[in-house]
Amino acid sequence: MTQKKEYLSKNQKIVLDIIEKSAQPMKAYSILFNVQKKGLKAPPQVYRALDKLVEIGKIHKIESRNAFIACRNSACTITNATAFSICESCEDVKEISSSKLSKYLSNFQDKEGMKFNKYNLEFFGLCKKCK
Amino acid sequence: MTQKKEYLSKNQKIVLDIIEKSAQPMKAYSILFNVQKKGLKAPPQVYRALDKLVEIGKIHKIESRNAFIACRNSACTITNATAFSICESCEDVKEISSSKLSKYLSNFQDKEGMKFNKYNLEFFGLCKKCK
DNA sequence: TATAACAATGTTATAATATAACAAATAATA
DNA sequence: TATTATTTGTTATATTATAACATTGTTATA
Repeated sequence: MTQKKEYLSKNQKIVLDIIEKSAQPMKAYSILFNVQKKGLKAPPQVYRALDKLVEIGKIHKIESRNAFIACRNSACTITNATAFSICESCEDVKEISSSKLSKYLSNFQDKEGMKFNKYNLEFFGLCKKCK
Repeated sequence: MTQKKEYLSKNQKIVLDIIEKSAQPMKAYSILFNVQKKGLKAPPQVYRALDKLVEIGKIHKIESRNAFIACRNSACTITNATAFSICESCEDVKEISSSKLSKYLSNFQDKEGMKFNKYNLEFFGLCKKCK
């Protein structure tokens, strides 16, 4: 099921490596700059890798920041159910892995009784350091 | 507290009117195209109005779609705590107003005990029609 | 009513983010 | 091997968003 790193293509590995080495989300053009020494020259090469890595859950996109972060939560690799806390001052981003929260959201029903197993939640506030 | 429509500036009113008339989220350049007959000619005029309208809660940005939707939920006008359901097929977007959900999320604590009163949640799935 | 302070506007240019399209190379499978 | 699908490389361009600055309008109050 879960695609392992070994099965990634060359460019996908290069892009994932860069993102995994970063503690914080990386922007696409920053990734591009960083992988140019590895031979990736043009945006589509990076965006294609990003698309695939998001699809298989190895990374997530922080939508409000247009940035990409490595997934360190094996549980969400397949589900595409993600939650993050974002510090509005220092832009520190942490993935939240709370089975309680994910259960609550997966079971949430809207007014028409619809459920959603796919979601993205971004919390905003000030982190410990910035408070 | 809640800023009323009367107190909006000319451009802010024009942009809000367009968005309120649309059942679905509108993209910035689509708004720009629509307000050109009203004299707004350049992106900054639209983006400035959008920024302000988001700030005061009259509209929300659907981050995953880079689009803007009018707020029909007076409760979130100030809080900036938002939730949406998005149909991945027809792109229909609905704002979710569930006091249960908002209470749950406002009270949620991460591993360090942090709370967040500001958040954005986007649920993805297929709407009734598309299922 | 002057005038200061601030908010909003108009304008040009450009930055930042992302995709279309197509040819060539590589890998997987029958 | 022949076929199919995936990945890559490449150029060009589309889409989303902001910087910078001069001007105008609004508000508050001295």
